[in-house]
Amino acid sequence: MSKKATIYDIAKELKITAATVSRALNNNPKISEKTRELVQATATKLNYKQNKLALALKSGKSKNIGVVVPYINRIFFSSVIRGIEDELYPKGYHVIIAQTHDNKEKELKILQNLLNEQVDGILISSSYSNNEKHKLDYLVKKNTPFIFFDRKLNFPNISSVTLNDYQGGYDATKHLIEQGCMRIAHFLVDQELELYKNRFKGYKDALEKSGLPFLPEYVVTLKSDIEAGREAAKTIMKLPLPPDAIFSSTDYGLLGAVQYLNELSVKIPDDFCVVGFSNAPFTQFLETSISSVDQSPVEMGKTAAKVFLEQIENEQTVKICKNVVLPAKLIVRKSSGKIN
Amino acid sequence: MSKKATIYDIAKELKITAATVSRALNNNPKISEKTRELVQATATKLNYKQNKLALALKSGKSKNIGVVVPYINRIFFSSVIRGIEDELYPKGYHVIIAQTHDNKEKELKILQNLLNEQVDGILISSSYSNNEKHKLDYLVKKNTPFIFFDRKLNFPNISSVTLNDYQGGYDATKHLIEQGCMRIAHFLVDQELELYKNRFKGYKDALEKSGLPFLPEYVVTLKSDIEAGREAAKTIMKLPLPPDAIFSSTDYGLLGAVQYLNELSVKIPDDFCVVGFSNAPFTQFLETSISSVDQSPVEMGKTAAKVFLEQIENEQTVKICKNVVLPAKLIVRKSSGKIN
DNA sequence: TTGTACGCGTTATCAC
DNA sequence: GTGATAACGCGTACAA
Repeated sequence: MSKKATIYDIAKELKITAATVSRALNNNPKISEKTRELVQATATKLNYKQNKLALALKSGKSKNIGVVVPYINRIFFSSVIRGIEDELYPKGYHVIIAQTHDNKEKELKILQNLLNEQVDGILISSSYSNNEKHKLDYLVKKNTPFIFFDRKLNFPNISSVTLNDYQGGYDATKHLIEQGCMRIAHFLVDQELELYKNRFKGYKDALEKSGLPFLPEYVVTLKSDIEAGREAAKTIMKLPLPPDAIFSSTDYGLLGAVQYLNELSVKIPDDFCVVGFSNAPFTQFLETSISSVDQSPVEMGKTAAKVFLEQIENEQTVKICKNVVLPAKLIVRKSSGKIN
Repeated sequence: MSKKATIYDIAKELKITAATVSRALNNNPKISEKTRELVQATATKLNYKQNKLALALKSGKSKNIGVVVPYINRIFFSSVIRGIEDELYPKGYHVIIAQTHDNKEKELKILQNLLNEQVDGILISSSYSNNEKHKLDYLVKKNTPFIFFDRKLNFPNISSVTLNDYQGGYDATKHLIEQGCMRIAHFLVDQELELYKNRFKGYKDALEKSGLPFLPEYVVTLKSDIEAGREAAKTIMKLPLPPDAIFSSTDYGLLGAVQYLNELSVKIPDDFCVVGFSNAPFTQFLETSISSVDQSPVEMGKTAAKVFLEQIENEQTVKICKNVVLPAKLIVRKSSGKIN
């Protein structure tokens, strides 16, 4: 296979200058119709394709954006990326993805690498908590736009797109109360992360508003997996006065709990109601489908992409910063459907 | 924020040449220890970072590879990408992803774009069938390595990593026969695509080998979703002699069928056995967990990445081409577990 | 050991 | 309208 054709090749062919070729190709008005056609003809003839790398070096815009997530094969993140790609591809951007594996040092390296790659922006769901966000300080202050999604860090003047986790927690708990549940337990995942704290807060506020007592022994902190959920359920069901419902910040943890409750022959939803968070695909496929709070991940991705575009388009004029909060949507299914 | 520092900036600072700086930074042996240290010191002082774009233009290697899939948020594809990224990131490559939405023209455009971006390789699960693969002919013949995964197109001298779909279909069917099933239906997805044909072939051969008749009315072609599966089940259960098992090429279609069978109060696995394909996450979470053929997607991604690396490393010497076929793994669960 | 000069492929700014 | 030249940031043959 021969080398790729450049504008010089087509210039030589036509005995004109590369500059002229460039102008013709870019539909510069100051060019004769004749040469334009001639150039375009030979361009297709030689199968010329613009080298985006050279353009990027020249213009300082790579038309690449970096997307950084813990693991790309978690359905939530892959759906966000889907939204980002859907939105950005038509605008000529390419999406570079990188996984942190929830490792903070790796995240740091990835960010540096992406910046060296001259990405035009970075969309990230960070592994850092707000306590240690200062380690990213010098990166965020560079010229490249940062947009945080889902897992946000509070930097002044930095945009973010997050879910209204507080409202999600509140709605879920309120719904359980409306179903007649009086002793609602909560599965909490990571006290460090803002979004889990907010769901927890929503839970507490909903209890308070309804005059139900908040009982610390009804709150279990656990990892987001089935086994941990099973153990957590075991713990709360051993209490002198076991709960009659769970609002869980993790669908997987909740699944483990449901499995354990089934073994105890506890009837869901008749004697026990549960609501999860994330709306993982499996929740709707179970015989006793599980209510859960949907995070609209694709929408979140699209929104993050739009915020990025706004920011990049207004670069010269004003530095804009937006903090979008998307609504959480409670999806009621059989697991909490006493009334219907 | 100030502009990014270049080697010129640090050269000026030290009153030496950019060339010397470059050499010092790249640990060129022909450089005095003193200047090396000096350069490195001022480099960190000025917060210098190599501009990968310039390097890419210079070297002709962008250290980016393109990964092309139908939809990135399908668990199979996101898992493959996870494998690819895990393998390639440590080698200094970045992964650019693009979604075809199963649209062939879009796929074509994406490939051209990626090539213009000067990616060092393309890993793709194509939307094209072998009948129309000639439309990609001129792309594949370029210098950039192509590697097909899962959905393969048969080009001479082009590498691929695929699943042994035939074996998967064979094993699944054989397993059902061993469970005592005598009238095994098959859910076929897309007759055009090689991989579905292969699963179908495995099904037929397993029947034949066991002396069971192949009955065309037991084969239903359907889309890969729940509703279609439900309809397909309706169709086969209306037959004069309904089947007593299904081997489905799609887990989602099978789920629809299982739901319908539940409504008919058909007992699974006692009176009816089912095996799916893909090992979708939900299959293991159902009360009656569903047997399915696992495709080891992460492994497939890693393998594809390795094949790419081999190819790129031996570029100068011999053009190597590998066609790796990964084993399909039948996972037996309750839905076909009569015997245990 | 270091400096000089050039090229990677484009586009932009001058001239003419 | 078109040509000549410089510049983006880097690495490297060649010369010194």
